[in-house]
Amino acid sequence: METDEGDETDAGVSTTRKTFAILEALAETDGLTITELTRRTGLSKSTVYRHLATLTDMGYVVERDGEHYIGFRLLEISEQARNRETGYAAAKRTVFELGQETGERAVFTVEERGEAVYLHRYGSRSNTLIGERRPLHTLASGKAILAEWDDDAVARFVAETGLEAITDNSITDPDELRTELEAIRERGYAVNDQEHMDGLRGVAVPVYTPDDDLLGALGVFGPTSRFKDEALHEELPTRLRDKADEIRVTLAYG
Amino acid sequence: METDEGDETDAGVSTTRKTFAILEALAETDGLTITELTRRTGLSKSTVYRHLATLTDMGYVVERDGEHYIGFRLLEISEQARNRETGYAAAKRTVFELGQETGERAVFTVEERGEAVYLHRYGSRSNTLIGERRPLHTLASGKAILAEWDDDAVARFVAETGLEAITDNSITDPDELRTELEAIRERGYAVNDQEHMDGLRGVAVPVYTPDDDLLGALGVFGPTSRFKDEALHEELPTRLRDKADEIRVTLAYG
DNA sequence: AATTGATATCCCGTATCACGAGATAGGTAT
DNA sequence: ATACCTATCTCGTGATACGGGATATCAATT
Repeated sequence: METDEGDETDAGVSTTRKTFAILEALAETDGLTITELTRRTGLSKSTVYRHLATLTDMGYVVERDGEHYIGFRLLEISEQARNRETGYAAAKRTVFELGQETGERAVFTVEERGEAVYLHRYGSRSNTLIGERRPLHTLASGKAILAEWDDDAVARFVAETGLEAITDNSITDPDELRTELEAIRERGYAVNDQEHMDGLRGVAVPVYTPDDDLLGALGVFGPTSRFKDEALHEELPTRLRDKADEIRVTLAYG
Repeated sequence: METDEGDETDAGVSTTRKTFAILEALAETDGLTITELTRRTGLSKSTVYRHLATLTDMGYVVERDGEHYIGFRLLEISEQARNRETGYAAAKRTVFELGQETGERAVFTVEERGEAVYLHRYGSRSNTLIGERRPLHTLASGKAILAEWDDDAVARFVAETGLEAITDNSITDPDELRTELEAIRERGYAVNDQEHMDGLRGVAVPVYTPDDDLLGALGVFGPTSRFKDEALHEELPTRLRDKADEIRVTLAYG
């Protein structure tokens, strides 16, 4: 009876869902009032009030002049996730160095639940990127990760998530994805040519632990004008591989 | 009737508290099994099971081989808190530079609910520090923040939180704290002489926004052997003030 | 001053729903 | 074959989270 899929919409603890609905609304727009939160969540006024009171009491929400904000205590929990494997922490410095040295934006990406998650970033004026999720098949780092999977796993990914087109260049055909991943395995690095955003190219390589487990992917991206020819296919891939090796060495010998 | 203090222990939504009890247990020790979680939280097995199912469904917890981990999705929410004010993001790079240039550990600290919270750090082998909370009066950065408050606010802080002694050098006397804060206001920087940990000294300065609001405190710390004489009272304070000004300028002119 | 409108806070009866005990199933070691 | 771990599911019951509405508070408007 494992084929009972269908309505897994709202199983479980509904109160917990309400709590996170409020937290997510606060994350989206900071400094909301209670009535504004009732509007956005669709919950009743008193429900929002009680949940906020609880969250505030626990320190996960702070209130100032009637406006509510996500409290820093949530950082305490989520940072544990980010530092789960020491490798994730080791990648932090590497991303910074990579950004400094190349003058481009750099990221360290991992996969979770079939999506790419940014764990570290350098550059990008955009306010945040950390923790944000993107479709694996539209990023250089995402494709670098997919290339590490076996065919079954990739097929499952395609079946479950699909290949959404974000730009005209996004890969949407499963066969095309397969040949692309094969090419990535061949040359050891992945390239993203405006598959996630027009005018933006990227390069990425997989990062391994000393035990040869996949840790994540290290990548840089920037405007097409600077990402072409030798830079795109020689200089950056080489530099990325060096940095990926550095992480592995750091993990092995502290 | 605002003097009804006393049993504000477990008001509010108890289910939410259970949810976070589980999340906190997972944050403390990664990769716990359900039965292990029941032991640590004191909740019943089926309760833990249902909560975990809900959290996993929402993506806040991930499960691998029967072991449960905090999911990266929580980062998505808490990073919003960290980047609430653009100043917090601006401080990130400054902390890194400060650490590189001085070769010491550097932190950016803010106050929330009467405690010091680390928002950025450089150095420190210790696995994480981000989001962790410390008593204000035992840190250089904490005292730098306290020195910005008026006497009433400080008195309220002392009354509510007390002045716990963490080391022999910790300030425990309210009068001593007052004179210390006055001295900090005079010279513009705060010094911590083994008030938080034996063998550790620190220096910190307040960081202001272009509107002269207090953003947080910027500090460095390290072994007493390197933190003395001119370094402690000339070189580092000057450098810190420069960096704090840089943040302010960045905020004003992008 | 008086009125309006927006907010947060509180109360309470009701129905929901989260709860724990126990039963089942699946796996591993003895 | 037995014992002993796990995770998962079911179910009846009682706690409790729920929303409607009443009240309080404050600011702006008249």
